Amino acid sequence: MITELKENYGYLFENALLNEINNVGTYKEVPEGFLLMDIGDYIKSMPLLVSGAVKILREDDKGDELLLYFIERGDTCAMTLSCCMGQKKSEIRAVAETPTKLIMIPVEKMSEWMGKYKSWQNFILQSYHDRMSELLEAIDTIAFLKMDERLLKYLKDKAMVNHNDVINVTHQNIAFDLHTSRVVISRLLKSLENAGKIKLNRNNIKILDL
Amino acid sequence: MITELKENYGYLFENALLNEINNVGTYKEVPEGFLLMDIGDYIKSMPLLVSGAVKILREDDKGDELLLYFIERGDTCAMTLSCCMGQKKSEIRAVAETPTKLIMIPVEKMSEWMGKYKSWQNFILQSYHDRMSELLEAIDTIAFLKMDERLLKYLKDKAMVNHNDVINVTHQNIAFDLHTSRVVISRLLKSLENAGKIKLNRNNIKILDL
DNA sequence: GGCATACTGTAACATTGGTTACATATTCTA
DNA sequence: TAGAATATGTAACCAATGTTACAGTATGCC
Repeated sequence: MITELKENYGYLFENALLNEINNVGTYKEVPEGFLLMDIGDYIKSMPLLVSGAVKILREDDKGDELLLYFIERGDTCAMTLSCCMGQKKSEIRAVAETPTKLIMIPVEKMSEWMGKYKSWQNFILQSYHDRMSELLEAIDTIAFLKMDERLLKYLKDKAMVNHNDVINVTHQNIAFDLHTSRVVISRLLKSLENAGKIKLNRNNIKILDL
Repeated sequence: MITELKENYGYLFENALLNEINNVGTYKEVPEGFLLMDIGDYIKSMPLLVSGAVKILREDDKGDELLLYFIERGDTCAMTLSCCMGQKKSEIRAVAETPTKLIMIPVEKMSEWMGKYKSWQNFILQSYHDRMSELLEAIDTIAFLKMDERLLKYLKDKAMVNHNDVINVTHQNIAFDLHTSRVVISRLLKSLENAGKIKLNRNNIKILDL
């Protein structure tokens, strides 16, 4: 584990901290689609992403979803951080977007290291700030963009985290992530295709103007 | 200042920290509508709210606004915290919702106290977490509610932070906060009035079913 | 009092997005 | 390979929201 750790977090953390992480952390590999954390789950450990990408979702009272953002290598889940703040249950769902490697740290360590390592403190504050920025971006997208613009942004974001301009997804999947219906997505995808921005196939979409 | 400070933050901070705040902080009283911070502003000090309420707004690329949430006594502006994280400019606008009293702390102190006072560290982390929760609530509201529900929620929230079931506001003001048009608000307000939930007057609205 | 300004009410219409319904096409599986 | 399951295309319609236009009303100011 120490190799992956140094490669991804070596520039952030001092050696003593890297060693502690190596001792108490557990290395984990999960496949695409793996449910890392669900709404209402009790949080016992916080993840450090080593490779891959994770999508963060919110749910409405009917059980329908909404994609908030993706987190990538070098990130952690700031929502987890709040468990040490009296908040015990997760307010979001985290699903592996690609095959993902992560290091799980027991939550007790988080606050212990806050006092002990300045670099950890900075990392946590930076994470909070990054997640806050991403929530603001999510708000901008939902509040200020029309569905066709949201859709195109979604496709580009997804191509980005997958490092591939062909994304494997059904219209229904997209509809879930954008909290709308499949018919609406099919309609808008078709018009994006007619505008020459994408190429539609069964189970995949190629982004042309990345 | 020490009196207001102890009254509002005495249960959170140890005496040594309260004294430091008293020494370096500046006390400030601002009227309703006062622009405390604008988008793009460089952040030089962070506010601790002593009394009153502040509304936090986001802006789209056409200059139209969207209300994110209110912060009240005992809160700070988590967006400010991020200035120490490399982020120099404010991403939001903060406007006094009521006459407001606050203590301004120079930003350098924030990180200094992070290492020095455990209670400060907890306060900062708690603030981040609270603001994150409020952003999630804002997302729920925007993404999952229809405009009439959003409007009613807005009126109730506003009555809450003003401690008054009569709120002084024009339809145009509401339209700005909810990022929609005055005509839409007038229409929905009228139907809320017909449903017996509110009473409309010029420049004010009385909430009946709080 | 009289004029200007700000606020509210409402009609008519346009656009976006959501719903229902059904046809067709592809893939999977027994 | 037949039939089931899944995915996509599209029409027709509806509901919610946005836009334009204008009338009426209250308020402030000279």
